[in-house]
Amino acid sequence: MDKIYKALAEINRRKIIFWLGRGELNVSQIVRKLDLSQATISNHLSILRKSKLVDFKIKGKERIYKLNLETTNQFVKELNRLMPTTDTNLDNEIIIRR
Amino acid sequence: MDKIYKALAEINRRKIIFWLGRGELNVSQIVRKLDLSQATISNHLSILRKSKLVDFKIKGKERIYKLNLETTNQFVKELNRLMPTTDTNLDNEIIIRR
DNA sequence: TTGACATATTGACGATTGTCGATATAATCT
DNA sequence: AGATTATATCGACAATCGTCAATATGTCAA
Repeated sequence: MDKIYKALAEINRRKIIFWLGRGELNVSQIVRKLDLSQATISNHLSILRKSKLVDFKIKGKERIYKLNLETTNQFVKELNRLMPTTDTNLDNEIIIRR
Repeated sequence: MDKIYKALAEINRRKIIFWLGRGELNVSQIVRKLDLSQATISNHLSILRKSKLVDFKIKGKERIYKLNLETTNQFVKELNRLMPTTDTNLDNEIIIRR
């Protein structure tokens, strides 16, 4: 979990997470979204990979990155274990089914 | 939000959050829970204060620290905005009202 | 096979971080 | 007032971090 917290501590890595949450992207596309050198993006991706927040699949010469939802799930749970909130239940009140 | 992510990136600050989630503590009590110098704990508390994750009230010469639940609430929401998970919706399905 | 493209790795740099001893501030007690 | 207790701040230091140009690796196309 430490690696995840640390990965999320940097704003550009959070931006990458944000964009990947909206769809898969290869490295060049990520470079174009943020305003950083290719080397820097590659470095951030390496840190995100080690944290297991992201995965990639190879397609020709591209590497297509995507969120690892298993990790984001675990992390959100871990966070709830770490810090109590008041409105977890309030949120649920709003949900109405049938 | 940046300050919150950064505050949570350090393990000893997360330990402080963890303990405060289980009850209010003054600084000396926190020093005893973690194995760090008083100066270091004070520094961590200063960072946690600036992130608004914690608050304190004064009681004589003590400062009694506690979680700021408004901030933890906001942060958990922000995190859900940042990173999709698979089971947020599944959780909600289980909640049935009327 | 040569050249162009996509990405990762390396090495260097300044900036930021975590830690602590020493000192400052402030409240309490005798 | 002076001593004691609780906490914060300062100054220093090594360690880690974010960035990039340069280079390496791997893939595809002509």
